[in-house]
Amino acid sequence: MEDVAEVAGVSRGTVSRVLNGAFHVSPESQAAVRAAMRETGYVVNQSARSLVTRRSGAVAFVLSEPQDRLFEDPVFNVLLRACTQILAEDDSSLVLMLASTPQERTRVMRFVQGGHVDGVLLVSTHTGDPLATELDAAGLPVVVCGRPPDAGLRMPYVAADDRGGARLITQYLLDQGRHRIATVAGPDDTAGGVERLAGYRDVLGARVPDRGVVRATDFSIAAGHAAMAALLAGCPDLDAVFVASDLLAVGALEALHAAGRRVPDDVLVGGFDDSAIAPATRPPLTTVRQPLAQVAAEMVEVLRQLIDGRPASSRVLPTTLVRRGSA
Amino acid sequence: MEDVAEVAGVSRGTVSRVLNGAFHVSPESQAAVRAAMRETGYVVNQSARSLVTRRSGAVAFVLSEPQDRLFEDPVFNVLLRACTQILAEDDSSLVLMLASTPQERTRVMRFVQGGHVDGVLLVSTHTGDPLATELDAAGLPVVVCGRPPDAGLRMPYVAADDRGGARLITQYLLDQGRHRIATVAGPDDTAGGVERLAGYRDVLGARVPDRGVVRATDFSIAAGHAAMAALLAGCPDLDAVFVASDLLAVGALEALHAAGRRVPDDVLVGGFDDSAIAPATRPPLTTVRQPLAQVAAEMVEVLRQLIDGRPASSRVLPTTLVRRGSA
DNA sequence: CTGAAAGCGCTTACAG
DNA sequence: CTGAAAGCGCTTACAG
Repeated sequence: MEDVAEVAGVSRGTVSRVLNGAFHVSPESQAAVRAAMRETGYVVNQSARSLVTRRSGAVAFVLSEPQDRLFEDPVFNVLLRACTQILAEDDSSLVLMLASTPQERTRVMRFVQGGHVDGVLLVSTHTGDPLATELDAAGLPVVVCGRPPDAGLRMPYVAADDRGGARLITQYLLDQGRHRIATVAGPDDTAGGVERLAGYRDVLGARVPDRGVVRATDFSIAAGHAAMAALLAGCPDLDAVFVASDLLAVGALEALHAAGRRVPDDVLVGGFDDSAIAPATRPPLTTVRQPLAQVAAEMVEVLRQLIDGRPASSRVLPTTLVRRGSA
Repeated sequence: MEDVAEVAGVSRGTVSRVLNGAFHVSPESQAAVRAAMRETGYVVNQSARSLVTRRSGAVAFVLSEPQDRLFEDPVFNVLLRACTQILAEDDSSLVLMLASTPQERTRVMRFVQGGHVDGVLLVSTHTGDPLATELDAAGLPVVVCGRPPDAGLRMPYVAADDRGGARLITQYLLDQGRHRIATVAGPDDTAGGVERLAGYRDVLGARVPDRGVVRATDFSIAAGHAAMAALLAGCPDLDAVFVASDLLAVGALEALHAAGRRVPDDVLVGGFDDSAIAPATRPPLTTVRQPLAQVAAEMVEVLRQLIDGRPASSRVLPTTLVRRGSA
């Protein structure tokens, strides 16, 4: 910066001003500084800048998940990619952190409190997540993806309308003339598990078949397979299933195939997410679309508001039905 | 730090010394400083530290990919997760960056040269990647995942033995008594495309069936479907296929099913990667396992050597055959 | 072993 | 509009 100032024939203060919006700088000085920056190949030293501004220009993307199975979920990946991209447009960067163990959690807290990042994008799907509580208690800028794992947390969230989406697809199955509509629900300590099951019940009410609800142990293919097998055992005359995620649905389709049930002829199958595998299952999966790119964009926007000390509130984004071959 | 020094009754210099290894510090001072740190809840300011040490304690994980389809590939995710975890153990962090467009590439270069990170873990699968060239020319600490996209680059790489793995599975298909073994190869501007096809040819030589090689346009499910369909059209009497990636194999299985070919009875199918979907395909996929956790660990190790100015060389890790139902 | 001091590269009131 | 100067929080030779 010293060099740039010298080449441009101005003071370091002026160079700094050009760097930071160029207010109160004459056009001539500006031009001179910009030319000098090009000539010298100047790059700001972010550490020095952060030291005085107390802003890092970075955001942590924290995956708080006991099983880091979530990493295999396309939904998570789409979200991660979208956040990285959107942040980059604002010239800020994304630091990826895992927080499955107590040690990792401690590390995240120290990292965030140490000012390495200006805020946190938290992907925390389970209730009782200690990290969410700690972060909230510390009063740091945090926005959660999905409905907050616990009521009572102050931090805002951005979520797709899980419940509404579940209603949409359950109603659709009903409209196809099916009467024994079962469901493979997600774990009951997750927003996806609770909300989507609630939407299913909203529509079916007393028409939920006996033994027509089975909970998967997590959102994996294997869990979907096991849950579907249990459903077939307890409720053999089902003619449709709403499965709470696409990955679970992949497993459910396997189980149905193994049991000799044809999809969609014998059983209609509806998923949730509209992830990358949905069009590639056999048959292609009818599912509910989560607007993930938009979720990512709004998470970043809300976090920015928090960081700037502006008021910020939670947002719920609409989901839509995507028809394919399975229902 | 000022406070810690005061509480401990020592100078800031001494506090700094215990922070950095505690050499030349008496046990008493050390104890006092540690107690004071706990009491005051001290957290180092990384910016201030970086400003003087010129080390950021962070590493960039850069995904240099024209189509960012790679994000949907489980292989990439496993690698990303593993790198994050390993880096965290050393208390350094991972900054995720995308570099598909020229603007993004410029941003990565500025970021790295601006000292935001100490080095780069580069996932660059295509030849002619301008970022790899730029990074290499800048002489920055970089290690590439997979064989380097271009010969002539100086930076070291860590790769699974693609060619050896392809040999392994092709030989296996041969050992099952099949004689018309075709292949869905990856794009010819990727290491996976070139090396795996070479391994296949190593084993088959003149026994490669006529029209028995079709290249997929990329490593996606859809491309696998299309390539397999083309293969069936050109080489209808094939009785086995080596497909260059699991994701491609998912598409290939679809195409075979659509064409009424039974797997494994009519056609044996072998994949590559042993990713999360491999056990969940119908039938479960016999494939080649890449030791991704190890790849990640060695990438980080090599990068560390580079950062510390120690000599570092490339590494190729062995692959193994995983038998399941498809072959 | 330890303190005093310089310096890392920036930003930002404060004068002018 | 612009310069001089203080200060951000640390590390590291340099003396002692």
